[in-house]
Amino acid sequence: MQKRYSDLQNSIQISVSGNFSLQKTLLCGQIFRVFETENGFIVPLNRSLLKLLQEKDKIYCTAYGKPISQAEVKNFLGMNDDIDSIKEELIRKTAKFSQIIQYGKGLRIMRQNPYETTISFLFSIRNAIPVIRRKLNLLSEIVGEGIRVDGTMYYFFPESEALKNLDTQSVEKLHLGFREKWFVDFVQNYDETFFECILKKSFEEKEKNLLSIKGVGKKVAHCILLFSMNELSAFPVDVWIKRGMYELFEVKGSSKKVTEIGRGIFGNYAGYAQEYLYYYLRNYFK
DNA sequence: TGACAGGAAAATA
DNA sequence: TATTTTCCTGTC
Repeated sequence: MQKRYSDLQNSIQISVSGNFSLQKTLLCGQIFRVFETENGFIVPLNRSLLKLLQEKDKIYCTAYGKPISQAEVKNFLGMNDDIDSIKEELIRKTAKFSQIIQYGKGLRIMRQNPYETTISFLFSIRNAIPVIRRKLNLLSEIVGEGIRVDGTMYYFFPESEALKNLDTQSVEKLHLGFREKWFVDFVQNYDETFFECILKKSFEEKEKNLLSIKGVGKKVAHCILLFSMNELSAFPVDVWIKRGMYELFEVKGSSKKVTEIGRGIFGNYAGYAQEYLYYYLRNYFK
């Protein structure tokens, strides 16, 4: 008898040096669908479900569903980035940044699925993180493909094929408001191959292609570029970054403008600067 | 219960 | 081209 994916599981161990934090990486706001349990985080990744746990310098990963390699997990969690030279370069560009980087020690930029990331950040427009999370989970539950782990059902994020066939009633359950027309247009007109096609293009070409999606503006485009398209110089500017760039670096102007200024200041790793700054702004003053 | 949070696109100057 | 207005749900 052929084994079904839902019956499979494989375990991986990864050694990390002191500059990787699973907690910060998963909870800093770059990814929405993360579930905290007593024995680690559950994170859906394509057709797999990862159970992740960090103990000091060891990452323990059990993948349920489609088997996954150590290399895929490392790529997903941004472990291949040369974080020491990235930090060095950012501090060299702006000495003022060293405290902010120190505070976010261990934080990495993940490499998520671009199709899922696009829908996630379409949902994020004028919405708070808990609301976005709930709507993405509801969408995944409605489509209903998932696996039971430790007695709880967890659902994969739907693929384009399933979302193309989503009925109107299900869409309405999401209460997307003015975002609904953008979501519907996206699932009707785009699929995973769109992202595969633009992945090898230049930064400017990728940005241009993303901006042609209805509802995707500069901020959302840069989130997609940074969190799922391997573009570490992307610099998404939301209200937090806009405030922070003004208060800490006296940078003012529209969000679009601040994106360009931020990229100019921080260079190739502006995306890391943005994530460290965002983490600092949202957590340090609590 | 009304003030507030949160980006894109259309409207306006 | 730059600024202002409109769109909608959810929380406190």
